[in-house]
Amino acid sequence: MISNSSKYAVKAVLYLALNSSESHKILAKDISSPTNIPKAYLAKVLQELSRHNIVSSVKGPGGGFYLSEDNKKIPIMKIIHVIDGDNRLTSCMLSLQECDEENPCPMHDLVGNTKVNFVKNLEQNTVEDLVEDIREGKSFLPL
Amino acid sequence: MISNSSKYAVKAVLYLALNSSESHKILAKDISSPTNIPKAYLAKVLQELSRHNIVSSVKGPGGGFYLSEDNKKIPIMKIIHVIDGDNRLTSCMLSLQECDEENPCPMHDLVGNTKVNFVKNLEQNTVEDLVEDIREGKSFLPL
DNA sequence: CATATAAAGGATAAAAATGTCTTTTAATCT
DNA sequence: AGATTAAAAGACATTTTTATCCTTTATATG
Ligand code: FES
Ligand code: FES
Repeated sequence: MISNSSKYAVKAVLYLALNSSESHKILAKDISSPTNIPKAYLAKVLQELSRHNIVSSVKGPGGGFYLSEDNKKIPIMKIIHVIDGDNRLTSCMLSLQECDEENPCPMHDLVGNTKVNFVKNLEQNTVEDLVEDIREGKSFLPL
Repeated sequence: MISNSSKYAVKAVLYLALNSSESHKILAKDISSPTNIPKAYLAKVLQELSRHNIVSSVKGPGGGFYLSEDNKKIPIMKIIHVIDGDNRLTSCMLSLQECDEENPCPMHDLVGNTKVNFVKNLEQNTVEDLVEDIREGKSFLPL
């Protein structure tokens, strides 16, 4: 569905959204521990996210990672897109060139519009939206 | 979502369902060509499917692979299960131990019931069912 | 300016998935 | 029985994903 790296990315971004601010930056290693993501690997993922302006970072003493207000408005889809590329989620289950209603493969109807809905949800929901759910106790960020 | 190997497996099984019978077996290489699956790799996949009685096979001259009537009644889920194991599809998007409504991770609701529905469809639809769709022109087996 | 801090970047390693090749086993046919 | 056919099995190669380590660059502070 989505790669391990994308899972790491989403978890890290949500952790930052919940626990950091521009005035309270967090070190890579301090995200690694509570989220159970290998430190060095997470650093790479954060690097990539930072390069694409999905998370904010500052080097040096007092530095670290955080989410700007703009960062929090980013749709979850963009995180996955940056890490996994753009056709991992939308591609056909049986590797047809295009996955659409006009030329469905035999498995297309088994997935139904579910895949399309999922992608739509990923595009419409921002980091902020998911954080709100967590704050309201509707969902839980796994450790 | 599902592995490449599973895609190969489903494609090969459907190809067999459409083109083979106990009296007309098909060689691995003759499935490989029309389905664009690497010959040697497909042989391995078929081997595994045969070991789990998902496809039937006979060695020697006049031998090959085919689907028995029983084979055709197998749910698609079983094919994926044999190749990918049982928790690739049902596992949590953020690697929580359990994926359920009681303790949803922040992404759980974005997937919604789509994943559950998909798995249900995979369990309820047999090889035969998908073949019927193809025969009726409702779907197309990709080459 | 010197030093410490922390991310960025590059190089490498380990594991898993994918793909290929060769040998063995079972079945058929002469 | 001997030869041929085709899957089963095992060994090996490549690629991708995941993970670790080391060096460099940027920033802050004394
Ligand atoms: S066409 Fe294959 S999943 Fe849509
Ligand atoms: S709990 Fe994470 S996807 Fe269901």
